[in-house]
Amino acid sequence: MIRLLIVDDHPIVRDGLRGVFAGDPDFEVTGEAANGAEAIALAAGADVVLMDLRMPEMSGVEAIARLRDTHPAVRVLVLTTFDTDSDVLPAIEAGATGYLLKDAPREELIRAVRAAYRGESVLSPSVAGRLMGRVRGPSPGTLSKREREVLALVADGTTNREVARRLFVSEATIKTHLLHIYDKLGVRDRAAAVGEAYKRGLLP
Amino acid sequence: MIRLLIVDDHPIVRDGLRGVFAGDPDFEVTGEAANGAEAIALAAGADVVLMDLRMPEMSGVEAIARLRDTHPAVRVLVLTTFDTDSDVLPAIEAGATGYLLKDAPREELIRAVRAAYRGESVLSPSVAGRLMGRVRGPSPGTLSKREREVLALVADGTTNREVARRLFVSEATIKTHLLHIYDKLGVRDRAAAVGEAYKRGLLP
DNA sequence: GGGGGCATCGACCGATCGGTTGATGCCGGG
DNA sequence: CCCGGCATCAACCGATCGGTCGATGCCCCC
Repeated sequence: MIRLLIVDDHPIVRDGLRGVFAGDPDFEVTGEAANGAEAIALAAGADVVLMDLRMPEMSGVEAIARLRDTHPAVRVLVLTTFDTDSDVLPAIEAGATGYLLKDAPREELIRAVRAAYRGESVLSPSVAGRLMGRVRGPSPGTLSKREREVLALVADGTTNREVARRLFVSEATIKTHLLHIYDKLGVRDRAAAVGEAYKRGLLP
Repeated sequence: MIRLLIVDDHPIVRDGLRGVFAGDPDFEVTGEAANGAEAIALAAGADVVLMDLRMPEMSGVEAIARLRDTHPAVRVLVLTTFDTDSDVLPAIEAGATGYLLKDAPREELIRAVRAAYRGESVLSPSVAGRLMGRVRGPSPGTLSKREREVLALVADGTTNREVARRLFVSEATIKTHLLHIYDKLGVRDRAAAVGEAYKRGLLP
């Protein structure tokens, strides 16, 4: 018997998930939560948590991180709509056992929960590809931490000079970072870099 | 008896929706579709179509527009996660009878479907606000059509000169548009305008 | 130990952008 | 009928950005 906690801010999605597992006697849905805070409060009685990421009040990523501390035995299976870098990577880092997209068929979801219960890692194909590329030499288009910092500030309208001041480096350094960013994103100016970054989900 | 067609690319959401209406004898779910093309094929036997917007193959907006022609009697109730300008407005223009967000509680959804069946317009509060603001003097932060065109090109890295060439106007005009855009978005340069536009959902 | 990625810095120059001012024409609502 | 918003264009200037060359130090992995 696998005890499940369903965490999603959409009642309809919660209904759908409940329905998927209701028919199977191996599963028992022990609770539902609409955000991260509720999830933590209800995590005690669960083996596996099905966790959405984008929620009001407390995000899924934060909830996962806290669950690592308060309920380390609970496996967290992320189930979300988005497969962008800025969603996937933080969730994995925070300690998710698996990462599925909501367009997964029901059977795959059930298999994934069983696997997560056993502590195995489950990843949607597109998410898996994203992680693979992350391991074997960061693929072209992957920005370094510093580069993301710079780009985020640029997206807010910060001039190079001001970015330099805020990051405690010289303006020349910022320009170098930007040139690298242009290279990686295949663009020619800062505005396009911001646009491309949003398209790729590199910026939240 | 209201005959329903459920259109959503996530099996789990379809399950949830089916579950909401399964208990009520007033409703009959006549079919499910995972994208716009399937929706059109199955629309014949339905009174109300519950339509997601972002789907593979054919988007919800396009499907709504085509349904207007092929099955004008069918009411379309948009049910989606997003309430940004670039989602809401095209859907309304295309001919949706209502627009609900997926975080709506079940009861509200049921009421909305009944209302849509009677031809009444149903809007989520946040969507309603968006439309109100659209009517009573475009609120600060609403870009004109031309301004959106310019900004979209800028977001792709197009220089002012090139934007001017593509839109068949002078470079001076583009600069003026951009200054207006900066004003409306409360920013000071093109990169920030692109970032702000994405944050507000003005760019897809 | 060397190569490669990352981060840092400097200097130079031309191109572009941002800001300003001023102006015209069109259209729709009060 | 006139005002306001939208779209168009022009000229100018200073500030910034983009591109290029070169350079150093660090750290990790092979």
